Amino acid sequence: MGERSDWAAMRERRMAEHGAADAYDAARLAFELGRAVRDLRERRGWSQAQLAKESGMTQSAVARFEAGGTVPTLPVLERLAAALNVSLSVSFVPRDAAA
Amino acid sequence: MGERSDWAAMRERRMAEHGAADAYDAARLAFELGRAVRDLRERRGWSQAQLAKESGMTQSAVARFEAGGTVPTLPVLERLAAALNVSLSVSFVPRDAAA
DNA sequence: CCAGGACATAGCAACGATGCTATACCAACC
DNA sequence: GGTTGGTATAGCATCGTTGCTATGTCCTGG
Repeated sequence: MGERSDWAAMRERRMAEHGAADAYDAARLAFELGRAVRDLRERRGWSQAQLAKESGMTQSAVARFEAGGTVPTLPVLERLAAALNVSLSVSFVPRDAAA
Repeated sequence: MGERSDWAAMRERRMAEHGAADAYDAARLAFELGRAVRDLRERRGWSQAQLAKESGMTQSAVARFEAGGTVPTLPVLERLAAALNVSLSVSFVPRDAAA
């Protein structure tokens, strides 16, 4: 081996030095956003298929997202927000403030 | 043609039906987030290289991001937030509220 | 029991962001 | 002029999300 190169090693180093907290946080964010969307969707009495159509996705993509199966990208969040008629807010806030 | 298949066509259709607003919004978000990070960074008197090191990226990645050259992913935003000692807030807000 | 709707999963193609190195540009300073 | 530090750009490999179709599950209603 050795041809699998230093990629793995470099990732390891980053993980070690900066912690895996970011990956964890992203996963948690994904989960919470998924729940939020599911809430908004159900509050409207929409099915995944309907939301999918409104936001230009497929039912399977919505399901995957709501389950927190992937960390969503901003464009997707924008589309979902637009479909649900809410605004997407992304911002940095001082360390202790809530939202 | 025809072998370039329906991919392009499908994208076109989505664009037409749901508008290109999402892409535009994402780009704007990217731009604003870039500016926000640059502000926070300069406020601390850090160089791009320093921020890069703290957040486990390279100087070039930071530059690209600050320039709004790409729409950042949530994991990256989390890392930057952690490095800058702020919290990342991502949420859906009712259509008229500000933040 | 069977049909229908809603949600979950699998598997694959393609896109786009990231990570990286290297280099160019541009100042300030010696 | 030359050097140093900070920032921008280029080009490429790799990863992860998305888009899609198809299928599986479960539940409800006939």
